[in-house]
Amino acid sequence: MPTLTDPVALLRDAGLRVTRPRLAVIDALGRQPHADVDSIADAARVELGTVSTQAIYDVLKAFATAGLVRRIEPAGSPARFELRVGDNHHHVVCRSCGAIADVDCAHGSAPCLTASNDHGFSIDEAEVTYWGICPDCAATPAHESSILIREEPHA
Amino acid sequence: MPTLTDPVALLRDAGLRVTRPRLAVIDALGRQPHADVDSIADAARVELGTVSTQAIYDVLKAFATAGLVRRIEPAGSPARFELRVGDNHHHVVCRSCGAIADVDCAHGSAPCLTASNDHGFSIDEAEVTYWGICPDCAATPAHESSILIREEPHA
DNA sequence: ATCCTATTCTTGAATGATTCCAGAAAAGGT
DNA sequence: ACCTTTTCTGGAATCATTCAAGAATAGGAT
Repeated sequence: MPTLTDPVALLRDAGLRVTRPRLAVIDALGRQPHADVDSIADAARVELGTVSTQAIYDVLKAFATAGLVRRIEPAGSPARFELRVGDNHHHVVCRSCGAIADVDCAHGSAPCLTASNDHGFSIDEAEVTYWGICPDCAATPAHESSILIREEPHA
Repeated sequence: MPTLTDPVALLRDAGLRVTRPRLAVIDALGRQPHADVDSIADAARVELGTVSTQAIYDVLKAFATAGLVRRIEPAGSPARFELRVGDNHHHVVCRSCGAIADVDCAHGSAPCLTASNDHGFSIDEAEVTYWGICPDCAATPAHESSILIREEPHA
């Protein structure tokens, strides 16, 4: 049976046409949250045989515009996408391998939006990115799979 | 202008050689916080006549590694750099023009590092990005059609 | 069900930010 | 000053993303 929400209904409700690439992207995101474009394209190709990378970009852009997906761009990583949307959650990013996990807002929604001094900006979102090392990388003795190197002064 | 710390001493203390491009970059960052590489290069060229863009990249990388500057990468913008370092402050970014302003951590340093569920990650930094519209853009009469244009961030 | 038109997908090339490379120049300790 | 190490230059490469123009397709209307 359909996953969480019926993908077809999801698309129709958003006023988007139902196409195989789009369904494949939804499916890919369902099983791989925080995937980047390449991963999504790979997953889609398993399902569809072939899809152009541009089709994936187009689909993701359409989804993002329609509010179906959220695009996140941790420094040093290509853009990632996720289906969880509109629930004010945040992310932990591994400095070593780039892995991402969800973090619910610990303080509720309001405090997250409170800046000490907004400099006159009208703020509509507070995005929190936690940086650290994921369990896998912490457990790995050698650093063989360190693709992502990001120097940052330790706070 | 009497800079907070003597630039030459700043470099020496960091174990870095004192070169004209480096001093120019420090100067540029001093008067234009959150500048991107292009802006820094432009400012440096005013001072030095000519400098290669790569020299600027190298200088910034050396500074970042030495902990002299912090590199920030708001989604959709090229990397920005700032001299303020090690004081756990955050940023407001204008969705319209990309302007960036500093925001001191309202909760002190500890709560900022607290994630509701760290998924086993060992977290060493919490980076908060507030998104909104800067006063200038808010004041600008209806510019709905204006696409995101790369503009000089107003200091 | 078939046709029509807007929308989407394909291929291929362009762009922008950043990095890599090898040689030339310069900094600074001895 | 000399010499070694480090930095700077100019050019090309790389990666993610976007643009462009034609071909294919979805889905409402006939």
